[in-house]
Amino acid sequence: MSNVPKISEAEWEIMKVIWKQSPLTAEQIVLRLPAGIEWSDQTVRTFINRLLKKKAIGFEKSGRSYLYFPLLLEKECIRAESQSFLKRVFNGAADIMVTNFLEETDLSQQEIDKLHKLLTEKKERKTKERGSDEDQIKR
Amino acid sequence: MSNVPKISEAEWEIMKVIWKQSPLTAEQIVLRLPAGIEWSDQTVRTFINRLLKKKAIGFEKSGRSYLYFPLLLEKECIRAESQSFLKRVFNGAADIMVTNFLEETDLSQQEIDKLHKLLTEKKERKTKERGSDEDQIKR
DNA sequence: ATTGAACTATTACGTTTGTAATTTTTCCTT
DNA sequence: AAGGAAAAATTACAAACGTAATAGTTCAAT
Repeated sequence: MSNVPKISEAEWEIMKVIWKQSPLTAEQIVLRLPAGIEWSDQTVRTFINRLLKKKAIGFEKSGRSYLYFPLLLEKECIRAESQSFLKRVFNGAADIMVTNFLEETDLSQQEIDKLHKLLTEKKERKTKERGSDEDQIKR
Repeated sequence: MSNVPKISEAEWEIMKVIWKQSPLTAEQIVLRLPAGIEWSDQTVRTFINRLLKKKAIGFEKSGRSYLYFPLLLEKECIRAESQSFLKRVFNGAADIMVTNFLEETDLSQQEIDKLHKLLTEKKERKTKERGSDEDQIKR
């Protein structure tokens, strides 16, 4: 399951706008693109059309224009993209990937704390759920 | 700095082989590709040539064939690819990305422990280094 | 009913990528 | 020296992508 089509880099920008809020007209999408992105209207409309073709978004008519909305969940797309990245770069090893990120990225005190707490919880949950069918490997 | 050229998905497979061990002949590269990848020799050689053109790898002659070796550090490529992924999917927010991964991925007890420890250390280091020029934000 | 602005749809075009086939070069063997 | 196998270099070609321009359609105002 989870038949997520390939979303290109440019298309991701459109999707992010639509996920944040929808439905939106093409014009509104153009306006909400982050500063720094300088695409012509036509370019944006091309990306919108490709996303329609991929069934990543849908639309409903409203006056002379269309209102676009997502057909894919952000979660699913993030998952797909993450898996692809993980596989390509880290051969699928999530722990190595996270380790690498933690080592390479300068996180703030608060961010570190939050992640630390999250892991503490995950640790406990895991310890609890480890009933009898799982032995741990030493070292 | 760090002018890392764009490495495509297929090219990444070649690079990973070469990073693991080098120098290698084209034939050896073909042999070392992970099972599951079924590319013809010619296809692999095409990718090798593209990597040469991108200056991602170099070669030295050896008899009738070439021995290829990396010109880019794995670290740098991983960093570039990670940044690109981070920006595209998470707008650059590394903490959200890591959080997401921790929530979505089922890590083993050991992996969790290791990450937890890593964060504990990072926490301490940060606490120590926070001398006077940094105030923390409450909440 | 007509027209024009605003939208959408279609077409364009160069580059990158996946996937090879074909051509050329080169050394090793006879 | 010649010939052939193997390697490299060049060429091929369709799909995806980035980036638009142009053509077609439609509602809204005259």
